[in-house]
Amino acid sequence: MPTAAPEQRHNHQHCIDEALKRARQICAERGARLTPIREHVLNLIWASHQPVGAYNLLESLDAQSDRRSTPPTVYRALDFLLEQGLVHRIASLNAFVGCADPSHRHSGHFLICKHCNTAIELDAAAIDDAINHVAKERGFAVEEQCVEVVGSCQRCREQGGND
Amino acid sequence: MPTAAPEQRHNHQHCIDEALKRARQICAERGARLTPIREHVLNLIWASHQPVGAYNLLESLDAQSDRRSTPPTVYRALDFLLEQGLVHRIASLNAFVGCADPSHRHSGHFLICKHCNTAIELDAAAIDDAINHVAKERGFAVEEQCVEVVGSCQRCREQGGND
DNA sequence: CAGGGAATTGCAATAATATAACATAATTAT
DNA sequence: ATAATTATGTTATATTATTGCAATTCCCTG
Repeated sequence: MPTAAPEQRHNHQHCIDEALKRARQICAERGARLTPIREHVLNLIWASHQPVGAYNLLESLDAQSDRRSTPPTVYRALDFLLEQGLVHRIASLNAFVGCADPSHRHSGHFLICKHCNTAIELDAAAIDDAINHVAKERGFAVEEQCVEVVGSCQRCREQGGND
Repeated sequence: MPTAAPEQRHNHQHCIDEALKRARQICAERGARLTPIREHVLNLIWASHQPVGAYNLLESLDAQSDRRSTPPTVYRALDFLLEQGLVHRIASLNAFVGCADPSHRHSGHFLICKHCNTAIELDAAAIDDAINHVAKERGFAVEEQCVEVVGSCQRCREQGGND
């Protein structure tokens, strides 16, 4: 997986730059239009590795722009970014986070720390395999997976004592 | 797992009866109060194997009772049932479904058919293991898992042609 | 069985998340 | 250039969930 592990200290500006660069490239390849609004929202989402709610994005957008934005603005941008696989939705949080590897389409698997709220995207074939295997036994054809694991990340446990 | 596979034809009244019986027994053992409202909501949830939204439950409750119910009534009953592990919440659907095996606490893993909306609860150690293994590698302490797999169940695929 | 404390329910209001519908503007293709 | 498509603006509203407080019921203990 190309991204630095977010639970570690890291140069986050690098994450942002890379994410934006990849997004532009992918959209160019696909003939998808990464408009200023969409890019702005993507940028805001990549402000951290913590999933952000739509109305949070809306606030930021409002603060950073002269025009007043409304919910559809944000949700449409999010729809686009989701379609292009540039962000994932975290269903259990009603929030959105940047995709660690948008080069190929996939459902996101996440470890979500309840202390620092960081969402670590996994690229774990083992989980995928286990799910597909069980599904196959049941004759179930998998289309999308939603795997969201809540707990405590290493850093928070080391810092905050046991939990 | 004690329950019949919901994707098969089955005597659903049996599911309901068993679920209610188990719920009463579990609550009795724990000294938890399965009040009429709570039992009614549990009953409504078990009306099918399809996850039901809170406001749907509210409507049914209203229809079947002389008192007029309000959202807190339903949400409080749901909170209780969730705490007791008698129902699961399906985050990706904002809906609730009966727990197939409330005798021990667990996060639910579901296969959700997008045609018939049936949610099949899995008891797949393999998925659990895969998640815990990956989490351990990252030093992540798992507390809750949310695994919701969307696709097509066997019955629907057999009936509705390929999909 | 009376009284105090805790848990449950009733009720009104509102918060938080998301979408619908339709008008206007910008972009792309012909 | 013009038509068709796509994207955005705008208003309103739908859907899901919570807060706060009052009234009631239940349960424990004396």
